[in-house]
Amino acid sequence: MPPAMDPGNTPEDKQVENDGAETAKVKTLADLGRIAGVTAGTVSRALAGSELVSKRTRERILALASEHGFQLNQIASKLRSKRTGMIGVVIPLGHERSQHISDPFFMTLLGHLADEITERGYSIVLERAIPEEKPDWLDRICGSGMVDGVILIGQSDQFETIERVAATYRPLVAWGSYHVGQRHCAVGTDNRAGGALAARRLLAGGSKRLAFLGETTGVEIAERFAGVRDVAEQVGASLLHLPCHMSFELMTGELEGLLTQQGERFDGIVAASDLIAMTALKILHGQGKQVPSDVQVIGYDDLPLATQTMPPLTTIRQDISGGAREIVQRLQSAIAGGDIASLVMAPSLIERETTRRSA
Amino acid sequence: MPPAMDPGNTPEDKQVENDGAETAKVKTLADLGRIAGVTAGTVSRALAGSELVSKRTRERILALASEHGFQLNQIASKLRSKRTGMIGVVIPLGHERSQHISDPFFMTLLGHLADEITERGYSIVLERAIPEEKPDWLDRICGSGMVDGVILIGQSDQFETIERVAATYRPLVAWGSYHVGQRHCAVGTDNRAGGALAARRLLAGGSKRLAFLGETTGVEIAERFAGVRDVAEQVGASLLHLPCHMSFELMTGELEGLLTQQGERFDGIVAASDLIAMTALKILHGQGKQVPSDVQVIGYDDLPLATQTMPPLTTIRQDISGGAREIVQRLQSAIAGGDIASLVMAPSLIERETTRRSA
DNA sequence: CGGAAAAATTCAATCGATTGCATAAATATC
DNA sequence: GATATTTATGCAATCGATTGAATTTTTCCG
Repeated sequence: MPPAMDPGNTPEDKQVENDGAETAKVKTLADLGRIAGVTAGTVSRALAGSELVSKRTRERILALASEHGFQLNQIASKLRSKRTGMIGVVIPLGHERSQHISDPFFMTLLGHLADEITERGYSIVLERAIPEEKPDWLDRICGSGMVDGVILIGQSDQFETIERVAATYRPLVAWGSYHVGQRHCAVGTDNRAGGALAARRLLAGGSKRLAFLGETTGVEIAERFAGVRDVAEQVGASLLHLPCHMSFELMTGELEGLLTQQGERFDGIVAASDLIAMTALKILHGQGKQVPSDVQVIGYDDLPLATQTMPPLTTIRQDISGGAREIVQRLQSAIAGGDIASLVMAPSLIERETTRRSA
Repeated sequence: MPPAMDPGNTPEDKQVENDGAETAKVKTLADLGRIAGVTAGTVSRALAGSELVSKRTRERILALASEHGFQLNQIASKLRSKRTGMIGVVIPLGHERSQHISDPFFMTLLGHLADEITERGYSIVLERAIPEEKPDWLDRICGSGMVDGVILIGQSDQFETIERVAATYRPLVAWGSYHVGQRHCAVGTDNRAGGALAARRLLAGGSKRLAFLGETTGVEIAERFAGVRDVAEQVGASLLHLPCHMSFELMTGELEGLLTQQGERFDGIVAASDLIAMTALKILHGQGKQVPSDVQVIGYDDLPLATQTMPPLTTIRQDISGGAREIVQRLQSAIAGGDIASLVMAPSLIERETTRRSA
């Protein structure tokens, strides 16, 4: 019985076939072909827009497809065509289990990657890997057949593993450091140069005793520290290393302790991240120290929140969205079979108000 | 020619078979079966740990598998078994194209979801949907056959679409508002109650003229505003709505304008998010206004960064990790065929230092 | 040692879309 | 109007793992 007072044809009205029989949902190409009076092969070509099928049938099939809300089974499609259209994005939580996946730098990078990847018509398979628990984490992901390529958000302390896998698996790009001779493609900034940039700025602003805030277990942070050390040694300034975790929750308590105990031993801070810098600002403020007149502070990353600290944070900028674009570009060309080279971008100093005007 | 001075057997040395022939990589169950002298079927069962295959062969196959670094083709496996082991996590960017995927609240939720999902042995397919461009965004994801279930991080302005899809697609859970009678399962906090909580706290602290910061295009924010309005009307306090974008980059300029122009018309602020509150704090500070003595400020969400503002932010807490757990739990039971109910959690007030001690 | 029962393995169909090749239908050419 | 040519569609193998049923091998017991 047709509905008596149907208020117009809404798109939802499609469970009853016009021949009067209730039809099961059209799930496969064969189902759709049966309705259209052709075989699955033809339907497949029609949906792909192939010129091999006549315009008339193609349009008929397309109409039927949308009428029945037909959806191609992606799994079957991917199996046959051997192109998954998916890219694995992996966050290795190596040296710091506690480093939660929601680390703002990684998340910002992930956001930009997501934009780039989506715009190129790929999907994202997000993986959170804990190498300590599964040493074959990267092999699993690369060999699963699920993804056309893999992006690593950071190398953590897994340099060796990445090198090993990259020897045979090509479509792999990591955000992170580049070392001469390495096999895997890395896109990142020159962390040593960034550290040096920060140190020089502090010295130019009149600081004599530097402190570096953040643990150096990860390669990238270690290099930032090395950059600071290079400059400090060169000019004979003192340098204090105050290791703390990268995660918001853990660093606060640690830093409170460290900055109070060691408070007299520095007058210029390079923080391993903007987050650390922000926390340090807060603590220094609580101690009644003036920034930048008593202590200068420089952050690292230039996340959006660096503009919102009080005072606004001077920081070493990494071009995250540019980096994301380069990563995806390289990955795509590797997937296409090309050879890809690493990229080391130059960091830049963003001067705000936690450093003193230089002489 | 064998390497002359191989320094021990590294795990990489496995491209040469012991029968002397260079063997191609073992890619399929059949390949592995050939080596082990059994059929693909047996290998399949062996790898699955089935009791149907004898312990001896099972162990032999397992050994060969790890020796050759065999990886099951997940696509084929998923096609056959009709269980993908993947969960779609979708961020609908509806009412605010500019609302970047890296919104800290969503990212924090995503982080917790990722933890929960990974721990239950699922993978994550991350999708960034722009409903304005593709009205069938949700149908595509649900019907793709790629995922066993779908989680929506926020409902944006897509309530209707979600309801329509949820009518036939059951394993779907959204973070967001619940309205009596809705079909889809939502997990979220009571935003109206949260808004009311904030407003009452401001009034108790002595504010008489309230302002709400943030645009109300999304349901959830609209409800927070409604909660504030309820209370304001009840006690006859004035309420000013100052709409601004949710994204860090855009809100700053907008708020600077608004807070300067309308600065005399309020002495208590409810911000739609901690981010907005943080930005407001910064601007108020620049205007020389004291928080909380001149103006009280309450944020929303209780993100980790709320503890790091100056002064530390009083805010309405949403239990993000608890919410993530509930979402995944519900989704999993829906995947198993169960019926699931929505959950409205109570928000709570976290008192820090941007509100005055109440009388 | 023979035959039944139990255990281990093989066989073959299946999941659903894709695609080269074969065939049928429509159009062109003389 | 008959043949050559183009165009459209059907057919069937394929991607690789899974699984019920069939078959082979092993074990058990009188």
